Amino acid sequence: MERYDPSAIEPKWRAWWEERGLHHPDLHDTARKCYALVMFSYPSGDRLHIGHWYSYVPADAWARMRRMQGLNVFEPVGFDAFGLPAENYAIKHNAHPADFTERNMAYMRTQLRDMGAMYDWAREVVTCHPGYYKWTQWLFLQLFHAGLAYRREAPVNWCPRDETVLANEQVTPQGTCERCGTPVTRRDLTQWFFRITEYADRLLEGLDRIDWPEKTKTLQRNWIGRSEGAEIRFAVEGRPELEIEVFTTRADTLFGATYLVLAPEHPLVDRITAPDHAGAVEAYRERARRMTEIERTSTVKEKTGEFTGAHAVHPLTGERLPIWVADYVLVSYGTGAIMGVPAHDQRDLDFATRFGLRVREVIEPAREDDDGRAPRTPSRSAGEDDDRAGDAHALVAEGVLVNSGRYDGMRSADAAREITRELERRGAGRPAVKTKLRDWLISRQRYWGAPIPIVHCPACGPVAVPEGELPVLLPYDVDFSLGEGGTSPLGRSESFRRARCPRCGGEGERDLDTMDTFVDSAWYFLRYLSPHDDARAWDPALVDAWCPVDMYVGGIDHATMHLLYARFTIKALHDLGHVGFDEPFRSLRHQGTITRGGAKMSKRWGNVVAPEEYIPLYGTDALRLYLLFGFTFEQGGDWEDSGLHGASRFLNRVWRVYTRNAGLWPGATAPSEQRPDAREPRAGAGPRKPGSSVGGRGPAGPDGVGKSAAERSAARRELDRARHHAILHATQDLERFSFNTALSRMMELVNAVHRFEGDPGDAQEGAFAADSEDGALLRSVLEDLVRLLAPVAPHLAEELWHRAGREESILEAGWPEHDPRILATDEVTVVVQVDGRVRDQMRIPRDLPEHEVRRRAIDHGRIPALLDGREVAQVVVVPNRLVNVVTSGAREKIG
RNA sequence: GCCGAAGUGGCGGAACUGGUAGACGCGCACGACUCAAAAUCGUGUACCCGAGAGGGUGUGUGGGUUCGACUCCCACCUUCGGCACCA
Repeated sequence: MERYDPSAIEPKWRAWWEERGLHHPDLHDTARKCYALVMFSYPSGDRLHIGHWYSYVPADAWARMRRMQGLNVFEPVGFDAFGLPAENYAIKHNAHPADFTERNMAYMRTQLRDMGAMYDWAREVVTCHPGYYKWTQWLFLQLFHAGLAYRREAPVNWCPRDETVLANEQVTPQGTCERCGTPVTRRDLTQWFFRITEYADRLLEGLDRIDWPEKTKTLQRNWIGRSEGAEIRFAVEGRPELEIEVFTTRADTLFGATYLVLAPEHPLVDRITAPDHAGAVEAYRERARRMTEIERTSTVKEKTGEFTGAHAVHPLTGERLPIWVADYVLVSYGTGAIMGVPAHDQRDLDFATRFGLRVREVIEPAREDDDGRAPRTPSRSAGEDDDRAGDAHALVAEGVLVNSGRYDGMRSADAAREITRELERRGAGRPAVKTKLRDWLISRQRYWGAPIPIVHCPACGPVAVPEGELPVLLPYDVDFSLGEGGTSPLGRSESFRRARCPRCGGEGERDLDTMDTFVDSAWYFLRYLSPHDDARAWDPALVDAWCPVDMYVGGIDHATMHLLYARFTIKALHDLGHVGFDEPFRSLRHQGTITRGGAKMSKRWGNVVAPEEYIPLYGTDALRLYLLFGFTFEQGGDWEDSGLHGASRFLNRVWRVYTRNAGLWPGATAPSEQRPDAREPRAGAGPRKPGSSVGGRGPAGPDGVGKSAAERSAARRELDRARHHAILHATQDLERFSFNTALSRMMELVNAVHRFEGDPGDAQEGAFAADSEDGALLRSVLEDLVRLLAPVAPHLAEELWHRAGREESILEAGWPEHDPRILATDEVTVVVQVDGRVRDQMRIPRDLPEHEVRRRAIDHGRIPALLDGREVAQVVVVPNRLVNVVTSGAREKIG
């Protein structure tokens, strides 16, 4: 029998698909559109390994099933080609990032083609090509004109020796420069931001409307970090013109505030600090300024700070509260100032303990016994907690107020509301909402990115480059190496730097930074639909017809970056009238990680699984099958060569069952013989005559292998049932990305076919005549099987489909449908238990009335004997599944 | 520290809204074919007792709810991931 040889089959069908243009959907046919997207690759130097396949193959399998279900599937591909790794590589190897990137993409394209996915290569997008980044710049300008892009000072990591900006990745965990070991400092540069914070509430709200993993939504919610609370204003003693505004989520603890803290960068620090404290405070601020983010957060344990010498006035009690400066308060969150409530905040307690500040308890734990009404008197005895070892703990939980004047006895939530209301009446506070989310800093002091299309004019300020002058081309010939002073490599190109102001025509300077690559990837899925359009960023009609993306597949590592930025970008574009939808990705799925030897694959560990090593041995289809069957999609797992073996073995089984039954398709010839350009057929693959068996060994009688007519008929019923069972479950499972169980259903079907064929000695070489009842059934079951398998092993499926005499691609063959009538068998097996123990099974008509099931169960088999005269206390009936007879003695027995 | 996910045979992993735990596959054992091996096909395979029929125990640990719990509730242990002074 002809051997299964993937290396002969797979390239042939890929070429055929390409030739027939099967993977280029008509984008104007939008009635049954399906946009299947994967996170595009990053050509940074690492070739695609099996980890990439693990994301792309399942996505493609899903898309293929959708296609066969009759949807018009668009499955594009492209490259996220700008970015730091390419630039670093180029610096290290004295190459150019553009050349390096092109080389990598060329290699990765062949890798991606080997995968046999339905990629529409005609619509490839590459973010580093001027035809693309022109429109990234256009996008920037839309946000700029709408006031959603703005400039302000922000710190960067600065290496004083190399005189250059460092990305976070270039700073070691010790806070030194990765290249020269010099301690990194912070430096403030004026940089561009996108106002993502303005969309915080809408980004939260939108999560409720999309089919994303809960885990991912939670990550985004936490990242946005919305808190409701109050802003409270404190007067500064002796300085009626000054006020310090703090943010708190616990206005109920206001009476417990014993001091205030300003962040070192807070603008009021200079103005309130008493002259005799100015030196110390300034020194403290200087120290904080020099510290990198990493240092500042690595000293988590010990709190530091400095007293300003000034005092604030408590808005309700009029008490004097000392004002401190400390770096445990962040300028970037809230108002950059807090009220210190040591009794009810652990950080404040640590700080107060360190500096000997007062601690005042104002919250008692609520008691359970009174329903809604708080206890009148505090009940905790003094000194109860005095002997606690180690660090003191603050009572952070909500409770009931004490030591809070007329708010005593009130519950936290009510008190917070009442106190805020009172402050508002006095003009000293108001309810407020804060988020952890910061505006999106998009300036990069890097070469390999899209230039920011702005000219800085001494007279007019930052001015947009007119749309007609886009793209602002990234100059090729630039010294982008580190060092040599200055901030951005583009500043070293005189011709790039100099520009006329678009507004006044005067001498200006281009913005020398490039954009964060997340800007490139925030909109690429819009460009896929019209990648060659020079006149506009995208075709609004196409985009509105095809978006949002129906299924997006990629790693969860982008949960709070790419996935958030893309959502923001689309919402902004929606508000500006550029797109008609405001969520980019309707459904989202994350693949797990494939490890090897328990470790994440990386070049450094030398444990990368390279697909091209395995394809010559097992074929692409086996690799696809293993990835889909060997793991749980969202979990991933450890790579095992033996698993690939097993996958290959299954494909061989399918191959053999088909080829030995080739006689079921009279007149069909192997496709290798239909096509003159195909490879030489292997020995033994000659044309078959109708009804003849290839090996001529088995009997080819109308009723198959030596069984009675009744037995054959029962066997047919069983096979048919197995078929419809497999179709139903495999389809459901593929739809919900449960590829491993979908495949197990297909394997069960192959097993059922084997059983149907009977004694392998006889069935070996096609025992069924094409015109027999058995043969007809087997033929149609095998055709359904190969269609189910098509998303997983597309090459093999295509080959077998054509061997069955089909001219069209299996993609056009339609998806098999199950017949519910065949699955709804007239009888069901019901488990019979007595007191929770399985005692018997019985076959009964489906959907028998409950009282009848009950009666039969009690009378059934050994059950009467087991009851042994005991009274039946209860009978539980689970329709079509189980009956449990509970006797009156059961409870006592257990007790 | 906070948030999230997960602990099931020798292994990868199944089990829909509580209803025969271990589907499907890998591995292993035995058998068939073979001079032999590979490949292929068949049978078995959670653990313990038993020749067998059968019985008992089992989904990280300890409790609970239920006729019935991998599934729900409480407490704890372990692993992985995210955030990390966010007031």
